[in-house]
Amino acid sequence: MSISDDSLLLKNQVCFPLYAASRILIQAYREPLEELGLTYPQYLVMLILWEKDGLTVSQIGEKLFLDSGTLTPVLKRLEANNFIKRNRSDKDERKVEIELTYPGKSLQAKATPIPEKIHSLLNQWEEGELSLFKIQVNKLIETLKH
Amino acid sequence: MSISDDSLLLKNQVCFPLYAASRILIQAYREPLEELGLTYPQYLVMLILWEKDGLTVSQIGEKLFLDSGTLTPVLKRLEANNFIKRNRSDKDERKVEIELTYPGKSLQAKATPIPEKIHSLLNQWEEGELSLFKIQVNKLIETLKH
DNA sequence: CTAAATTTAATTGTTTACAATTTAAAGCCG
DNA sequence: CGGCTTTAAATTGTAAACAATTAAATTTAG
Repeated sequence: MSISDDSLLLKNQVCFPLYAASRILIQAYREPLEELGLTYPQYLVMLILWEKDGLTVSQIGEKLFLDSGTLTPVLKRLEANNFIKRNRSDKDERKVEIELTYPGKSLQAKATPIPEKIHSLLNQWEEGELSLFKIQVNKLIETLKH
Repeated sequence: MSISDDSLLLKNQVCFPLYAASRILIQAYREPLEELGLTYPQYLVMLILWEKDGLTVSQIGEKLFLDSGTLTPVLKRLEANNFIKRNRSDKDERKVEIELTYPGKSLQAKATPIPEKIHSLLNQWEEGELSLFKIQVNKLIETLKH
């Protein structure tokens, strides 16, 4: 290197490994999700709605750190596939409430094996190591999100 | 939840926090990189070339876990901004070699403060904690990349 | 040597991300 | 009440990601 600073080396950064790891892991979801007719971001929206139905676009956005510019098209595709309905709120017409359809609710049962499949890819990891790692990643989000 | 399985909860997953953390951290690069006229993926390509110039598209792709479908447009934009040149190899005309231009090389000096800026966002992290975390993320990539 | 297989980039089409702007509704304040 | 600000979602435009296919050069087998 002409400039003597190792911090510009890819391997010494935090962000690149995170970026690569998240993409590679999302790839692992592709095949099982394809059987449900979902992409990974669509799956995340469904996870949230299975947990609590009827949230607004921005409530979903807060949980996923995504804005309406990203979510609106995702939600429209979920609606086109008949997994959700988008309804303007009666109380506040600025808000759009997202509700699961019957097929959307039914999909949850088909999704239950997925976390186990993904988890099995990490079988060389000790359980404690993995939980610690999750804690660290979540801590990183907390550090950065403001 | 109608189905009793906590593994479908967002907070219990590994992938979502990784995905969120990487996006939030990439956001932090946006402003400093904008001054250099680079996006984050473009910056990654430049980091690689600053380390070793003249690599082919697929050699860069191996390091970034990206294929030509993603890289070709990124490289074309870098070329349009006069940071790199794309040349068909003489020895093997299937290959395209990527070389830094003079402006591309000069950019490295302007990029040196960036890792420190990003690192300063993580000042609540102990140095040892951070290096351990990096090791873990890299280990995750090794676990998954095949 | 030559036809088939492989490799390398590029292309095509779909789906995110995300900044910036727009539109419309709701809240606020004199 | 009536303008002013704020909020919520959608829209617009740009740039990734990535699967699948294509095109061209190289390698391999017979």
